Amino acid sequence: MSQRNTGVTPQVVNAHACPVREVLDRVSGKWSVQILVAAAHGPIRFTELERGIEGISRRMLTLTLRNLERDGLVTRTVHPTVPPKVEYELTPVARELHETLLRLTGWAERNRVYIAESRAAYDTEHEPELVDV
Amino acid sequence: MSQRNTGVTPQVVNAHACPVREVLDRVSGKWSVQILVAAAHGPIRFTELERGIEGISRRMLTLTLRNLERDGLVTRTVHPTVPPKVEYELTPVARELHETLLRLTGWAERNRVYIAESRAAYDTEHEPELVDV
DNA sequence: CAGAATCCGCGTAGATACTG
DNA sequence: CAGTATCTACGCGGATTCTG
Repeated sequence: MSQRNTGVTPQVVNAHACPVREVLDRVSGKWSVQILVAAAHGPIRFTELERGIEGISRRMLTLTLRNLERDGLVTRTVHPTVPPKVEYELTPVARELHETLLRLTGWAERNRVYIAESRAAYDTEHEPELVDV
Repeated sequence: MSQRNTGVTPQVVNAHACPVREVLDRVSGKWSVQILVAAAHGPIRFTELERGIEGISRRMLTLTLRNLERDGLVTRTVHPTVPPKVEYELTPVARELHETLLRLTGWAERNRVYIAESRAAYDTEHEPELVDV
């Protein structure tokens, strides 16, 4: 394959069967969701996203935006000015998804403590292997 | 750290700030969601999951189940019989999440065609670099 | 400002073999 | 049946450098 790693996700292979996988493939990736959330308030510029997301690299922002654009979840509008100005905006389809993402976030916040405690408990029970070596 | 790659996800580092990241970290991983969905109908055995999920390796099933158990999303019940019988079941917290996951799935099914077409269109426009080399 | 290109480490996941 | 152990790879993602 001529695939010289363009950064556009391949993983096309087994995306056939399960719709669940498709969503997750679309929404997964370390930054997709945060971008979708950040862009939900309206058109947003590249640099605004970069500074708003905290921890994202320029490269990853670009790549993730490309993939979201490719999937029809964001639009990319270039304003031919000097200096250049590029705005990203959610498509209607992505906006539907955004509502669902808010539910996910809500769930996370409600159960964040529970999960943390579960983890702590599990780790306590399951690492007596560190006795001494 | 003594972390000898037990398979239990580390990535604890930047899970502090954003609740969004936390959820996704919890639910991401190639198989988590499918397992949660598969186990939603009630207690389910290891092998049933293995055959129901299609494409998952025994190793990944084990690791993912461990992590879900660690986060308090599934319970693991061992029946001391011969041959052994182990059943996994969603916790109440995971069941709440399951409802949200159904919304995600719904979104995926409604927009699957749209996304596929968007991809196709994007790929058509953006790979004229394969002209001849 | 908004990227593209390159280099590279690390973790996630697959394949395979062994066990209580 | 329900795992564990080991070895390996490939793709994600970070850091850095260069451009229109």
